[in-house]
Amino acid sequence: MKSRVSIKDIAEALGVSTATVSLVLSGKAEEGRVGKDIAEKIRETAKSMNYQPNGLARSLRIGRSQTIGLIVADISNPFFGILALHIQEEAERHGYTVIIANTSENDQKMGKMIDILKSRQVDGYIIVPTEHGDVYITQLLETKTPLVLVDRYFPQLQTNNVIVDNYKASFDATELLVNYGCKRIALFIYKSALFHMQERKNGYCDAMKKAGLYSQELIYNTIDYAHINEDIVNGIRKLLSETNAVDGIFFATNSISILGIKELLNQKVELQKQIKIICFDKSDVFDFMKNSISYVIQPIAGMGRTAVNILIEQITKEESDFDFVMCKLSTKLVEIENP
Amino acid sequence: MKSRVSIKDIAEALGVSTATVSLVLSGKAEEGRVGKDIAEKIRETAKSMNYQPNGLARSLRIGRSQTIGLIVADISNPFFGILALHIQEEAERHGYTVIIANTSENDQKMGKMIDILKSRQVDGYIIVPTEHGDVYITQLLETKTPLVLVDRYFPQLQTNNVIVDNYKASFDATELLVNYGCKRIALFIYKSALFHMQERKNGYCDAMKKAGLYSQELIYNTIDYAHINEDIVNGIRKLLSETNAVDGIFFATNSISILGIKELLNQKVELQKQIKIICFDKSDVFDFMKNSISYVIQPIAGMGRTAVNILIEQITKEESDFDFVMCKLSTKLVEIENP
DNA sequence: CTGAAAGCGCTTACAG
DNA sequence: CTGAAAGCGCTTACAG
Repeated sequence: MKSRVSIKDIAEALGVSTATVSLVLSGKAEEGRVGKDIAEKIRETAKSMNYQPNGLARSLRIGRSQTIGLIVADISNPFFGILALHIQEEAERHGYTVIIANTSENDQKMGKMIDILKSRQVDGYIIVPTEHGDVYITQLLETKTPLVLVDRYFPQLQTNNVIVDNYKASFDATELLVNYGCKRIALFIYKSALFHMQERKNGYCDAMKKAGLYSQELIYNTIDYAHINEDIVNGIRKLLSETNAVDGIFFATNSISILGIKELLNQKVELQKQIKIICFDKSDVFDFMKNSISYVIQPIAGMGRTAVNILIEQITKEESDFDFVMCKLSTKLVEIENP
Repeated sequence: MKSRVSIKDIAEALGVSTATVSLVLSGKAEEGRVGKDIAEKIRETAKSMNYQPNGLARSLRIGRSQTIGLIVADISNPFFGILALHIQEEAERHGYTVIIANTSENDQKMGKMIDILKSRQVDGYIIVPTEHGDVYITQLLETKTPLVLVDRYFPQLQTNNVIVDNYKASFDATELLVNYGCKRIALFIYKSALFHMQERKNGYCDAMKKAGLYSQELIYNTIDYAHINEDIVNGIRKLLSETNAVDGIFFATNSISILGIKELLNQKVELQKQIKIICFDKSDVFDFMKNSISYVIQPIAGMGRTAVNILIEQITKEESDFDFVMCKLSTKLVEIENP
């Protein structure tokens, strides 16, 4: 029940060769390659027979599928949803299709997804890697598979990367709270070896040290993606029970922000009065609170578009040796009106 | 730079035929079809040569791509993001891959996306259709292409549908506000001919009529997806300027809810005191407001899984004649504590 | 200006 | 138990 009619059917109907039909229909029949009248007739017949090209056959023949594999942690997370939307639209502009896969931050699942996409013959990958996903990335690199890492990367690997300046963003964010006069600023961050998380932590630490406010106990870095909710609830409760009261919190990701703020409100904390807040990533949620919230905003659309362009560049490049691109985009600090 | 090694390479390396290799590797070599020792050797060699099957070639040969085309309005909208996640995971469980496409509620784009997916030889479609997308659906139906409509459907078309009982959900939601004692309950809803929107409107209207509260002027149905923000802002302002004050609002979709509530807060309306609110769909946002909000929750995961199962059922069915399935799931009304 | 033919990497009757 | 061969629907040298 598929696109029944093939190039052969058209060729037979018109008494010409499939080569001629193919040439005309793929627009390669310029410069007198095919007679004008016959070309016209082929186009007419294709339309009237409702011809639909079979991309699979074409891909098999030319050795490219015009398909990009996109691997993210969780497509239902707005950050990745927005990223996926822009990647897809940019890919479409270039005639590429995108297959999306989720890892749920699970390393094995990332490996499995790469295999699935490989068997679908994707031309290249855009990947938000999992914590120990570097082994799979290394394997792809060995076979010179075009790929771009987004949002996160592995400093020890030579890859194309599209990221933001996580260190600077965190440093500035922390410093904002310092400037507001906060003395005990806590950090809520995933327990993760991922480099971008380390960078966010380092940015926070350096800003705290610079202000002479650094203290190990202010760092809540035991949050695990698998049970994020309880980890954050427990963290906030512990934080509120400290005798030496915390007066500022930097939430290092959007999911941590949302759950953290939820629990703070649960505990009847007066945000921005009792504890000042700053978050990595914007959330719809911020617009709906009594006291609004400052945040670091990432150029998600730009990240997506850039990743696609770098990838396609590499896919279509003749040489198998190319220079890897490290694209570091800058974030913006959005301040609330009356801190 | 792709999966270089093919079945032929393995066959040559071992001095057997490609048929034998194919049979062994696809697990169809049971019951003495292939000698145990040779089968074992083939598997070993495949592994050591790092053989990766070419799914394109397989699909072309067997006439099925094991791929589902998913068409939604906007993958960055959490409703569709969650839907996509569950569709994908269920598809993966069955060995299917999903290609996602966005329409931005644009009819032409929907047609274009169907064409792109068709050329990728998807085995079937799961579609959240656009307002006038019925023409494209009709075309697919004519060629007996397996498809399932989700979230929305066209009552005049015979299709597989996975939806919720929009009429009942809206009726119940409106009645909740009636029971709270609201006398002038407004409806905010898209200007759309889509049947599910009409159902939501009808549910509201009937509940209002039953309570003797119906009035045409309470219906704000001029919101256009293309400029949703200004339409809602204007609607809320108009509503607040009425001399005969509104004391309840039913927001008929999640995007309308979020923007509507935002503007109400902007205008310093005391939610739940001055105006009681009920929304179609849950949003993270609701947890973060001074006064929480009642809402209608849809079984998104179930909708996604059901759609996949119906579709695969139809794809794999031998006969080309099947009965269309209308799957109507029920919603749940989540009430706030102290209205 | 046009056609015959090979081949992309598989699977599957068919023959032995 | 195994192999030779056709064919899925394209594209692309090659020959005329």
